[in-house]
Amino acid sequence: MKKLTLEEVAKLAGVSRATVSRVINNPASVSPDFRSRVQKVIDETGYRPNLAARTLASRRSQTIGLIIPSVTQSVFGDPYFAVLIEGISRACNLHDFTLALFLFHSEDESHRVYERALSTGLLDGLIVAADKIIDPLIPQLIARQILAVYVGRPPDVSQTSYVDVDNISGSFLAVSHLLRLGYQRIATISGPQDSAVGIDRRAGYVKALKQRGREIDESLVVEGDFCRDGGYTAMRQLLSQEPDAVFAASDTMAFGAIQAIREAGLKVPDDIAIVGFDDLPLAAQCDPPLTTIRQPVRRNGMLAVETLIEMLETAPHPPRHIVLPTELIIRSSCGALTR
Amino acid sequence: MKKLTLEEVAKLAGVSRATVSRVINNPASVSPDFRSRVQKVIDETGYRPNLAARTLASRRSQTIGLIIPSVTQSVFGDPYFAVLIEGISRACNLHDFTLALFLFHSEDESHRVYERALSTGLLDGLIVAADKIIDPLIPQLIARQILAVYVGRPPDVSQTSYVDVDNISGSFLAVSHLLRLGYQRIATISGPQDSAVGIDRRAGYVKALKQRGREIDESLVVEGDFCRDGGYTAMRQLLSQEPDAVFAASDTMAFGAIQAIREAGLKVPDDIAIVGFDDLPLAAQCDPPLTTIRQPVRRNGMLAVETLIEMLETAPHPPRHIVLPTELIIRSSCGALTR
DNA sequence: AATCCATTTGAGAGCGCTCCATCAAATCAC
DNA sequence: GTGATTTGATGGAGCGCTCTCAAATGGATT
Repeated sequence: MKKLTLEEVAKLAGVSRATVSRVINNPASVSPDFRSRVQKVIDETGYRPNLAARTLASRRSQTIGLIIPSVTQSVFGDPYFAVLIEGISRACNLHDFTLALFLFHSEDESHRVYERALSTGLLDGLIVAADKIIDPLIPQLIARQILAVYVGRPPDVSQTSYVDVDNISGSFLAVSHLLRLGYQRIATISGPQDSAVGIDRRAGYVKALKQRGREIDESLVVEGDFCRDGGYTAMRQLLSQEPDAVFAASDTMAFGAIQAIREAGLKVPDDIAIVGFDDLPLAAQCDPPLTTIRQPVRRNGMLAVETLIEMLETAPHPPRHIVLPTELIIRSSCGALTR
Repeated sequence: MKKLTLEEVAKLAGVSRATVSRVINNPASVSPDFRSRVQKVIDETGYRPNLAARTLASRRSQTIGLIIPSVTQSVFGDPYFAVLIEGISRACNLHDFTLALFLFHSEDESHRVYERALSTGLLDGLIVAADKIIDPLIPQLIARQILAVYVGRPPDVSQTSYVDVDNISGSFLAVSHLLRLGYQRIATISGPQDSAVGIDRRAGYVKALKQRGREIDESLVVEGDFCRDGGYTAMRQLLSQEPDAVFAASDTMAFGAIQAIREAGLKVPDDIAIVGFDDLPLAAQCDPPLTTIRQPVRRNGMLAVETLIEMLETAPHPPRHIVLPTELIIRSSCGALTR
């Protein structure tokens, strides 16, 4: 079995190469007679077009890249990314796109990975699961005129398309809820302050407290890394401050925090209430079920893909900005059900 | 800024296209004089070769696909896959390969996804994170002569290359450990019995019991799905049988089981001991720290990639089989430290 | 019967790169 | 100085597909 080309198929069907190409790409433009004749040969031979050749000729690869510019440990330390990837993959399938995944495992690797992700010809566009507020990737994307959609808030909003959730409102919601329940010493385990999400979710915390005329007690604000360990460590640090409630900027950190609280012999929510952020699947399953801010992670991923594809099809493309709302999901960990 | 081609670069440098190509692909074969002249132009213009053209001409894309033929929910319900993907991605980076990720979210989708994954031209080979013991993918891979490496034990060992861990020995190790500790009613939450891993890990359980002359009590054997919920549900079912120890075929199921045990007012390991399988990062962090069988998931992923790449470079290729050992990691959940 | 238009098909020119055969220049032995 | 050998650069022929444009076909219109 040697490689079968369009040429061969055309010969076997007694038509031209162009006709076979049309049958594959736009069957409606070929008369039923020719179409079935060609289709028959395709079916019999099991012919499959060579995607590299097609990409070269059409300048469209039907492939998009997903680049997550963080060291992988933190990527998979938080199931958030798994859900995001799932959404992105799903949308790719729906639109018959292939997904290329670019992760890196150390800063050193990042250069080579970027180089591959930014190389021409193979990728129609890029989804960037942004994170750091300063990112060397961005200028390169712009310089090389690569079509990209951010997931999250990019540093330069004016030049970049993105899909994000309203993180400030979300954490505002969470902290307001805790305030409403009467907690006095509300702490927060924030995300890294060099990331947009980290900054925004802390801003929502501050905003909620200020709105009620509370002062910000800096000793109740600890920076985590969105991972379980970070939440655990941060919580241990917070314990000495005796908070009665904690807003964790991610569910994963909330899980770590709960463990730290338990190990200190305290109970959630009786001694310390917890609210998370993300509403990961685990949030509903864990013990106690986690009160959290739901953000549509999967949907966000899908929207990123769809936005990218639309931009692909309708150049020139002004940057598009999509911001989705969040929602407070009340379960047991905040004490609302027991107080 | 229009597209820059090899042709242009050659013109600018005053050399032929072939020379520029050689500077890029095999600098040593070009005299220093020419080389630096060409390199200068490349640097100044920021020229990047078009990968589609390169792929077409060289018949090598430097891209491999990872296909996980399970519905995604279960893919990301168990962090195992996250770790596997991480290993695969890492090896790809190391060898300057790009990774295309094929997931699907329903059986319906699988056809189109398979079609894309098996299409010619864009992928040099495929890594299949096998799972089901019967898989329509396999005959297609063979029919289309696609280079592939399995992760896990494939149905037909003779024709397929694979990288696996010794699951039978692993669970044998786990259950023998529980026996050694003196547990009498040892249950197992197994994986799905239509998957090789599920079957093998149950076989190890049976083997260990038989070796000690124990009868298999079918009521102590419950099938799970490798996910947390499955472990939880299975454990609830097992509780009525009053086991004093449980071997869960994955850490993730062990976590679910622990929750069920707790909710029943029992303690781990005092009332029921637990051993898991995988040694996920969370196994060490959780409460109580989980005794488990460590399998080198990341390394497995990396090996799969490296095996594939080697096969790529040295056709013809007899199928290669790599089976890695597992290791018992003793922590608190089995009671070994407290008994 | 002649003209026009719509619909299809075919021919051919790329897409941007690799690779091989070829050729020119440089090196060496004698 | 000559011929043999080595080294390095070049030109051109693909790789397998898409796409434009012109030609062919077959009514419909006048």
